[in-house]
Amino acid sequence: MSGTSRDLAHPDTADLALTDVLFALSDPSRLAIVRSLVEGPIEVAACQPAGAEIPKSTLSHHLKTLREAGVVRNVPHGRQRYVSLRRGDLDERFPGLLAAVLGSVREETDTPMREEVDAAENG
Amino acid sequence: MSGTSRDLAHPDTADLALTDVLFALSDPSRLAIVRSLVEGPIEVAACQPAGAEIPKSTLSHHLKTLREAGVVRNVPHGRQRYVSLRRGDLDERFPGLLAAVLGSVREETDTPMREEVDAAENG
DNA sequence: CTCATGGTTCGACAATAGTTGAACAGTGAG
DNA sequence: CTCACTGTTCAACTATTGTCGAACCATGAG
Repeated sequence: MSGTSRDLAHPDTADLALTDVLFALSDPSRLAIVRSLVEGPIEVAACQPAGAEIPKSTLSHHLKTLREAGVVRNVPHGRQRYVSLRRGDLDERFPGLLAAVLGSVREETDTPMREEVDAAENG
Repeated sequence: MSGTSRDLAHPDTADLALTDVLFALSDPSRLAIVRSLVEGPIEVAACQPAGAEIPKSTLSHHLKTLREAGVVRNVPHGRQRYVSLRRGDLDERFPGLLAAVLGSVREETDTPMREEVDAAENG
């Protein structure tokens, strides 16, 4: 019944540490992964940045860092795995943090242009 | 002329990188420093955590990391130096980020105990 | 079962970051 | 000027991270 070894450990929402979360998000590769996750859960393989294939082990390592910090959830899905953003948990523990980080990401990629920010409110 | 070597380099607001800021804030010592700065500019010596004196060089190093990430400003003030939070600049570049981080800090320090949170509102 | 697939874990190495004492530099006081 | 005081920079060392190949594991297909 219970868990096979395929279930990975995830920290409880109450145990999330701000510094761990910030650290997990402070790496460009990992921040890119998180950005990919905004649109919804995806398989591990789909976390790879377009046009730059990194080794499976490296990707898995980054995913582990994000998972242990409580930023993402990694669950078995058939032969693959689904990686998802723990948005609700993060928002509960650190209100506004994820929104600020995700909102700022586009300014990092694109460039400023204040007017564009307004359009982002849509949803 | 004006600028002597006493002026340290600070990144321009437009050049602030999200990952650098997150990294700078991901260290407990540095996050503590930032918390001290919320109430206003203080001298370098006052950045030290109460009850735990760290070497001058170590403190200076952390301040450098924060400064180069654009989180704090470090300006000469007589024989000392004033360290201040670049709140406006950070807010302009990464809206809501600092507020989220600072707001979350107290949950990091205090401990859970849901009931206590309510009591905190009291004056 | 056997095989191919999707990912994690292990182990080794390179790179980056944290810690700290000592040297150095600018400033105010006498 | 000389001295005491604040804080930065330098250099060396340690510890933590990032990277990646190879081994390993669970699952689904045939």
